[in-house]
Amino acid sequence: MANQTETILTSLHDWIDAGRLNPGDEIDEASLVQHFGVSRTPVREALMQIEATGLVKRLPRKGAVVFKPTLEEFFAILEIHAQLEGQAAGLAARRISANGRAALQAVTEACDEHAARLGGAEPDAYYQLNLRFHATVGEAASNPFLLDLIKTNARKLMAYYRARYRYAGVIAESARDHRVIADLILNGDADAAELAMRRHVQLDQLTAMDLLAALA
Amino acid sequence: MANQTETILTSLHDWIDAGRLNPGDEIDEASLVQHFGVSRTPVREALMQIEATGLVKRLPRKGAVVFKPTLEEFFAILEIHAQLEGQAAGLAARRISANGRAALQAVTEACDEHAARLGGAEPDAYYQLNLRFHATVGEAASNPFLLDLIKTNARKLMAYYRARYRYAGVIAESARDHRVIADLILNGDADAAELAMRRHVQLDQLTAMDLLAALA
DNA sequence: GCGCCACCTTGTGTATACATAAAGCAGGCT
DNA sequence: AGCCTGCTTTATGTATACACAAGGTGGCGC
Repeated sequence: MANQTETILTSLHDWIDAGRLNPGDEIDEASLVQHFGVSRTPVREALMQIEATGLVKRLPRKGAVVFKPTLEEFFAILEIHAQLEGQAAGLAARRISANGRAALQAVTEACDEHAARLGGAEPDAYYQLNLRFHATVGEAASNPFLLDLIKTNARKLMAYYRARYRYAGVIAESARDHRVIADLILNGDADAAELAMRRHVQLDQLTAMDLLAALA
Repeated sequence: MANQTETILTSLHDWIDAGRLNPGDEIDEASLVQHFGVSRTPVREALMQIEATGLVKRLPRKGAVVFKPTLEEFFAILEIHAQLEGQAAGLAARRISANGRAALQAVTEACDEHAARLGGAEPDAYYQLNLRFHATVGEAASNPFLLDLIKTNARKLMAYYRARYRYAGVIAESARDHRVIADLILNGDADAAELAMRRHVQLDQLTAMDLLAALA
């Protein structure tokens, strides 16, 4: 955290991850300047960097807004995201380490447990578990570039995934999926793991439309 | 070219694409300032943006250098790149338009022609054809985000791919691959097209080592 | 003569000031 | 009264100045 630009950048990322910053939200340069007590320069630099990753869009004279995909864009990103997560699962099935196995078991267990004990309650807590599950798989793939790509992509869809867990039965279904995927990875069945993860990430059309409506 | 930052950014991209800027090359802030006749601010902003995409790395007090992957990084990126290009080919097989078909036919033809008439000569010219082939497939996939991701990724490997065409027989092999892939796409065989493209992009280990050695 | 310390130079991050372009508002003209 | 035009305000891009940190070099001391 030597330089302020990075501090601001990671803060913005955190805010997006935490749902404090949602698609369509305006990010005001001036208020960031105030909040961090710095000048415009580092704020601008952070915004440009985050814009370069596609998480933020800067409109001509409207300031920066958190990227809010249109319907087409949403599906386009989802299509890629499913592929990348699928690849990660496939690679994880080949490469997962002993530590990775333990971690995957633990997080899958935690998802099951949440679904069993709390049902559809506390969707935000489950969402955190879900993040951990996907991160664990991503790390097991042993490809830092892939992990990075997945994270960036996930941030573009994050708000929509989060909203999803408010719907009835979704948590139980998610936990079941996770169990299946984890078992395939732990058994080293790369192709099946890839396919299962792809299907898990790729929402059906109805669900996707629900989410877009919820965030409209 | 409203703002200078973008001008500089696209120039840097062009230089990388054209091989004028190669992995490991130092990019001096001061010389860019001189070259474009602007102040440090837009130069810095351009460098930060390009750094955010991973094409440039900024070392503490050494200025910026064009990203030069280690062996591990090289394979990690290649692994992703093959998957993305594969996905693009698969999607193209489903979605290619009439115009896209014509373009794909034309560029595949041009590759064949080059291989038939010039053999292994003029590798740089063939390299341009190769770029056009992959761009045509990428566009046919109708997913602008995927296209963007592929382009960014390709830039990280570009210098190595370019070097590849200096080797004997590689151009002919590449043209043959292109023909096979194009036919699969035009026939709408998505799965086969995806697989063929993935194999086409994913270099065998020996070739990869050759290229890394060539650029060392 | 060799080694250590200090100063200077250079590079990099940050702040601030300035200029330009666009948008909104008001006033005048038709 | 409505529309057009001009002015003002604000935002955004760009330049410049300043401060701090690090590394190199030169001089001085041991």
